[in-house]
Amino acid sequence: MKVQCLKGFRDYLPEEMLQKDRMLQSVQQVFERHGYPPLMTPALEYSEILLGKYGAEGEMLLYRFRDNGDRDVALRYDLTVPLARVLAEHGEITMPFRRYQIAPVWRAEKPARGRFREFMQCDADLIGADSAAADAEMLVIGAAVMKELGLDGYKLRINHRGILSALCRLAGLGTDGEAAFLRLLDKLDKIGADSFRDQVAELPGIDTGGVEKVLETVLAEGGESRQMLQMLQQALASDPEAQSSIDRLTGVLDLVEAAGVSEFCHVDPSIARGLSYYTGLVYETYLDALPGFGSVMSGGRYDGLVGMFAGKDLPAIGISLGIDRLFAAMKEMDLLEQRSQPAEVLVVLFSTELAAASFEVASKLREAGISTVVYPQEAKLKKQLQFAQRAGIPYVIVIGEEEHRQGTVGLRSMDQGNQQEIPIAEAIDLIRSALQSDAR
RNA sequence: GUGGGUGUAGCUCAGUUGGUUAGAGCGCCAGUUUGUGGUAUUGGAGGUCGAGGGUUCGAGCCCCUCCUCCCACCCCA
Repeated sequence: MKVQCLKGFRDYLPEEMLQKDRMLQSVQQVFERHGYPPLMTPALEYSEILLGKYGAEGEMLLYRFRDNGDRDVALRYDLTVPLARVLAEHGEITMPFRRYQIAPVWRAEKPARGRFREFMQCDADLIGADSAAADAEMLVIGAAVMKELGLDGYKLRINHRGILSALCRLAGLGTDGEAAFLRLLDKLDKIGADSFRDQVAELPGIDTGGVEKVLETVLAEGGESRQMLQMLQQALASDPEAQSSIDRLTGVLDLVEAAGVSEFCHVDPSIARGLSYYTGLVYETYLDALPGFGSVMSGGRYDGLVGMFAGKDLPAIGISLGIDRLFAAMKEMDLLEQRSQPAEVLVVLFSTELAAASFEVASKLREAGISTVVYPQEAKLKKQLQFAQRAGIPYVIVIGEEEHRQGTVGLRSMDQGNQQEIPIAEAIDLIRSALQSDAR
């Protein structure tokens, strides 16, 4: 037997898990600060719930199988479709409805750098409102999450499906050529304009003059959001459907500006998004330092998705953060705090006879809210101190025969290397105030 | 999924044109110090050389298959 975990899956050892947990807590905090309560759904869904939502390519990536009761089931591919199912299944939910969900999803893709087959998504969604305010709220939350994580080198690239459709029409394409055209448009900055022209020319019904207009707009110098919208306005002036999309993006920009996060938001007409259920605003987030890592946070408006279950459409928009990818990115950028233990204090276990004294002191420390471990067996002091040092535990309480007789403890600071013999109550006060000033 | 690379101790890597018992640094364990960490010093454990076949008197090294990880394409969190 070869002992290893599945390709594309990974273990998080305690040190990493501690770091990832801190990130998750930040995300959760931001979501709740914006008024989003949590939701939990099962990992498995009936296959028919998930089928037909992600396009042909997405569907191939489902982990699908028959369970022991011969039900056709699949692991969830994202958190959005299960949310749509919940909304359709529970009629008692009232609108507008907000919720966040932090949970693993599974995609049978080929693993690569920053890409896993099992990964955590952190989603926030707002259902029941089709407005610039709802759209902008997502971007505001996204920016708040990044800020909470200590990241400011990133770009939220935003676009609108209506603009994409209009660009396709401009290029002379109907709905059938749309997917192929958008895929190329999405890759434009990678393949270059010439290659784009060559490949696009093979699409049936393509209008080369229109393609030039598209290129002219998309490749416009400056790239400032308002300017970009003006360019689009001119290029798509004769397309009434495009106008409402442009107006919407303008409204979103106004609100994002008011919220003070416009510096991160950039209108980018080449952002396409693969998932087939998006209908309005779409966005992806790229880290300036690691553009090749792919999008770390993205989402969009999906007004038709809930209707596929409920029978009537419900406007909806959401944002999804890939915490595992972001974790891997932050690790590469060396932005993660290192610490292998949550404990602040190690209480030495001097001898079997004095174990009770150690337990007594440890309980007092914990009651005072200080994370404490007792060394789990008899060992040389040297070894116990070495353990504390390696684990990054900043304080050690020594209780030997001397201390026990005198009713004191030895409080040792691992950083400073000094030790004082004082009563336990005093030690607790000292540790507590030292930890508080560290936290500041 | 396609193409290219890669795989030797827990980690980073040496290993000469195939030739006896496969090495280093770091880490780990233990002693020097039977009440005190980081330094120093001494010793020790740990590898079916990714897996399985083949060529050869002989394979870590050559050939085939599979697997892993990395890079590009594709797609995305």
